[in-house]
Amino acid sequence: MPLTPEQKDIVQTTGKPLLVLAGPGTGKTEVLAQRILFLIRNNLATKEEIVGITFTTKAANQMKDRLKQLGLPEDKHPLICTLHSLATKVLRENEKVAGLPTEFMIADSYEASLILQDAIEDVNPHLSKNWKKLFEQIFLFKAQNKRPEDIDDKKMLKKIYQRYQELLRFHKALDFEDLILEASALLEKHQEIREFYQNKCKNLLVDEFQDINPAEYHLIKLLAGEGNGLFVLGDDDQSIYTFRGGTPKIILGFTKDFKSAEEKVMTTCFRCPDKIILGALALIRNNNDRRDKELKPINRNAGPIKFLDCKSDVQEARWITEWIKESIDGKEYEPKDIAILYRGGDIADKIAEEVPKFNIHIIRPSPEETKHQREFIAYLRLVTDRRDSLALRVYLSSKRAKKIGPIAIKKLRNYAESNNCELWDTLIIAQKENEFKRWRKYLKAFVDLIEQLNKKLSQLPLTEFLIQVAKTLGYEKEPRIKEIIEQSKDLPEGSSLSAFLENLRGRKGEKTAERKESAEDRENAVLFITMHSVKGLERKVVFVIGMEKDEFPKSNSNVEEERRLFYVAMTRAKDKLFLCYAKKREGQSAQGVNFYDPSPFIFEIPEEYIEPIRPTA
DNA sequence: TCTGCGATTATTTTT
DNA sequence: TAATCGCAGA
Repeated sequence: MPLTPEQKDIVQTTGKPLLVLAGPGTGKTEVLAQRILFLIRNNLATKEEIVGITFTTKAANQMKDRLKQLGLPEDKHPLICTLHSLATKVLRENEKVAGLPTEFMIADSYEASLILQDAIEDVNPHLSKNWKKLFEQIFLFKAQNKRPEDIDDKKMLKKIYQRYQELLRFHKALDFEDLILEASALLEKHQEIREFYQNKCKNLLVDEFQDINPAEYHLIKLLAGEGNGLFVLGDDDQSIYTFRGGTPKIILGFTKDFKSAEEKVMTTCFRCPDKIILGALALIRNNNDRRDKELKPINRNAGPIKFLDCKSDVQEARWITEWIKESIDGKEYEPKDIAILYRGGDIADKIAEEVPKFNIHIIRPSPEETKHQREFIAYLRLVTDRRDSLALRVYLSSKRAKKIGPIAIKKLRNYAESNNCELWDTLIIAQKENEFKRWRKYLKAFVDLIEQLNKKLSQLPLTEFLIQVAKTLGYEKEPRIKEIIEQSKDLPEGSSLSAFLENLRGRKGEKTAERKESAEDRENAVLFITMHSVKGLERKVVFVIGMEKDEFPKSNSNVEEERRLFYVAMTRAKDKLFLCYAKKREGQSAQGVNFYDPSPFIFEIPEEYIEPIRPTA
């Protein structure tokens, strides 16, 4: 489809900071891709002078795909990645100057939480049961670009934060937020480095700008310099990440920060039928903290939004499954046209059980890594690299580390710090020290085991080796461990263990198909997804389930943000939108059975756009 | 440090 | 419901 005049103007306006406020379905992603193309094709910039920032890795890949479709071969692509990945790149290229450990590791949130617990242990063990709260607080400080020295010392928080940073460095690790903070610090301190990256970011295009947090914004400003090539794109009404420190205030204040900035809007919604857009607009206008924008649907005279009013989740699952089955049998829709959206938790389980019974494929997010999986992977990491202090730290907390508890861990850590050696070396040295007499036997056994596994590694094929390790740990019967071992079979024959681990890391959090079929079959599947991660996607048919009071909006949450989340969910639909409510829900997590009223959001949609369905069966 | 039992508590996500 | 957490006692 050719660009509208409105879009064309946005694509071609260059030479000053540009803010684009664009509602759902107005073609944000398209405009971003087209702008990159425009810059390159008109020689306004080389690919080395353009960087595109997306919110997720998946979105980055989609952007690259779009550029390919538009006829830009991959070798002509500029850098397109997440801000975290850009920050990582900047830091890796300047590890020494930035004062970071060479080949620093990135601690995932589990590893970071262990290190925080160590920090609390060192500063004030009494607080150790509150570690979750402290973790959250430190996270939010980092999201505000605040370092330990920037905070007032209340309740030991400053000391704990300080110690946490020390211990991260001791483990040669940065947490996710450090990536942003350290990159900012590096650019602030070193003019030449700053200029080098500012040159690379001469044209910096940022998608999903409404979800940026202050620390990220700070980094973006450093990279953008004067900002004449800064192009930011978003919709304050779709800001749904305040729990990560994101705030719509940043996008709304952009033109105050960049005085020469121009603001443009995109107002034609190509995605949603009239009644959905009008209903969604009526809803979102109940928010105060927003900028009102026009949003014109391309009128398709589609039917109204459907409000599915069920007696129970069982009835809901049956009705939805039946509807899906019939529409597929009747060739009206394919599985890939349909999405089931939910706020979170296991609310979609019942439907996810029903749908595959009719031989209809589904895609669901893969469940989180379990403790056992983490331990298993920690072993594998240690076998490939004994200096992986993070993996060693994970091991030390595991059940497998017999007789080793918080005291031993603390002693080992303190010993390593005061002798300036690696945690792994400490395990070996400690066997000779009297102080560690109590643990000598167990430490030696562990060191020997890792050495022994390391020898086995070279003798066995990868999958065999993994089975051996699982057996050694007593995990051979664990289904979730088997899953991991299965994945090793997807790799080309003769792949190394480190390649396998790399692959696992990359797959983490990736949405995977439940069943293994041909790739095509897998893709033609009903999508089960949270309202948060559906942002940026669209489907012909959308079911939003869990429309219950106190569940959505969730009690104790920010109602305006929940409303924005609902707005995002509603506006994913290209064709049909079902809002599903069940009076009785038997969530496994809902302490048995619970009775609900419908979500108040339902009543914010004017009656003329919505029509109830009451299943009888 | 370990074991076992009862209490607790379950969102949303970035490499 | 189920996994994890926290506490008490060995």
